Amino acid sequence: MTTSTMSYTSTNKGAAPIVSMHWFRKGLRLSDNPALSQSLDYLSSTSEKNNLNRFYAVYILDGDTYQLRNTSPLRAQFLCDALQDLDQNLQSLGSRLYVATGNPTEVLPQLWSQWNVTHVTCEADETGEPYATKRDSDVLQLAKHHDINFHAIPTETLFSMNTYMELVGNNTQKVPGTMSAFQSLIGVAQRKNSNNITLPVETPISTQFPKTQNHDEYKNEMNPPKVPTDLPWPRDISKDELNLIWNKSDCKNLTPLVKGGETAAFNQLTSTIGSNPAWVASFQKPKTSCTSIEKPSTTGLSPYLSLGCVSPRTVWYAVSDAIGSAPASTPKSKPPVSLHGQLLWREFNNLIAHTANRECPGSWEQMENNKYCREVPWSNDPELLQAWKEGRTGYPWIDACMVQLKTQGWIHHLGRHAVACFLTRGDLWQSWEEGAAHFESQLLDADYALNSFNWLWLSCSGFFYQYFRCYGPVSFQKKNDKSGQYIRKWLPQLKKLPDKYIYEPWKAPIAVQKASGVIIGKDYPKPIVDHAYVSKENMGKMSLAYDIHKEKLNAEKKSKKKKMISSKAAPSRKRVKK
DNA sequence: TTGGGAGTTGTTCAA
DNA sequence: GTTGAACAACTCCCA
Repeated sequence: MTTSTMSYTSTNKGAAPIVSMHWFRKGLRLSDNPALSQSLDYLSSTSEKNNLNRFYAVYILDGDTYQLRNTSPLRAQFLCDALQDLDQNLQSLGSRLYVATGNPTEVLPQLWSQWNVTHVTCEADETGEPYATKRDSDVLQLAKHHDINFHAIPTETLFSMNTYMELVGNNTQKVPGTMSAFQSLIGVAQRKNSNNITLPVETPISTQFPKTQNHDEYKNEMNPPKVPTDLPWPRDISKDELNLIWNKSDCKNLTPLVKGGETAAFNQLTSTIGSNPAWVASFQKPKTSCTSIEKPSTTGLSPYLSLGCVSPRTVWYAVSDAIGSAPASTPKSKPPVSLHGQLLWREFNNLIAHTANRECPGSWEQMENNKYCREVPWSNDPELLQAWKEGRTGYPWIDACMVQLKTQGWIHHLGRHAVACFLTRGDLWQSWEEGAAHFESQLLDADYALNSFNWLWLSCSGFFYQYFRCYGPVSFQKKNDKSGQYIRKWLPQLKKLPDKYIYEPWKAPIAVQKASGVIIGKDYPKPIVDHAYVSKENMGKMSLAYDIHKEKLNAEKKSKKKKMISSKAAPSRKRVKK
């Protein structure tokens, strides 16, 4: 679905008053929100200010969206914090956030009728995520049926997917498949756009909201149509409503990396990017540390970008400003490793997801029929998978990462590499689809486009193919954190082990185990696989899978050639027939 | 068409 | 502690 088709203009031109609704889905922010600004612009577009004009900001809790379908309690809480913050920020401008629950195709028409809505805006979902695509197409049809202006605007990437597709002549075969090729493409996009990424739009101010609108009018209604009146958030949501098991007590012993919301996002932006220009200017992602214990060595902005609590353009320009104010002597890093580079990766991943789903709807999250994914005969061992999820592999570095994931909803990028490689091609030989589903449920920064991309990369199913480069579950982190401080934090049962054994506790003599208060095989598991053995075996399997892939490609090429030859020959046969 | 170069983030061992 | 080569050799892009 292209964005140009995601709008409908009402046939009723003389309608007054204007009742404008902004439907928040992602993009949970007031700043740099072109769709929200558009919604407010409708109100001021009438020739004279109409006292009957109304504005409604709505979020629909829908258990089938990517944001909620598979969420951990931590991630659900992050979303609720973001909604609460959004409501508070709207209230400070004289408005409020209405939160409904249910399927938008049922909820929206009810609200449109109840409020006499004339205009609807939302951010466009451009990844082609199946549920969002179907939902938006259904809602568009409903808007047409109700003769309501509907406008979905791309707001969550630096450039819209349409912009990129136009640059490659709308030919999916020409979409760059590597980051360097993508960087060339974005160079073209920037040149076409006067060498710049569009500046963030201004945050709405209170005078843009209807002054006479009374938002309390629905609070005391006996039977409001699925609009909860018990804001502020968070509130308990019944399991039936959301089809997810979420109890606030589930979050009790968990300590999320960051708190949700636009306000928190800007605090994070200021405290990282805004406060250390030299660090920003010289940032190199692969050189950031995955051993830090107190706070991340990176910006910690990814959860906010994934829900749209801050816009990528806002981050882009904050980085630009910081680089501009860095001392001239600071060595400047460049994409793909720089902070701008990180935003470009995000952009690239969105374009790839968009392309995969264009070629085969819904293929982006799976191995089958995914344009970018090689077929690898992964095995299916629920016990190995479960041990990985629960941090019971017997490799402390891997298990510590998995415990941090569950506790904080976040791990450093290189930790993600280590556990993803371990689950797939490195050690356990389990499908990346399973790993991606688990990451989706646990990560505060779970993102539809980025999650699959990274799993394809790490499992050597796509984009990265050097399968003989394999992360060791011991060696990789040992060189960064010799004394295993990171492990001691997340696996306290191992914290008394001597440095010598912290990465390989099964090698500790029983006397050392007893002295350290941990018996391997009882208090902490023995390794579930022998890395040295399985990693070599798996490389052989990858090599075989690649050979089969090559054969398949050759066969496809041959049949394509044959078809071309026969189609060229066809007209002459016709002539013969005549 | 083809060959060389590049690819955000491997490991191990020797010098 | 640091650096570089060997390991065995991937694919994609572009000139």
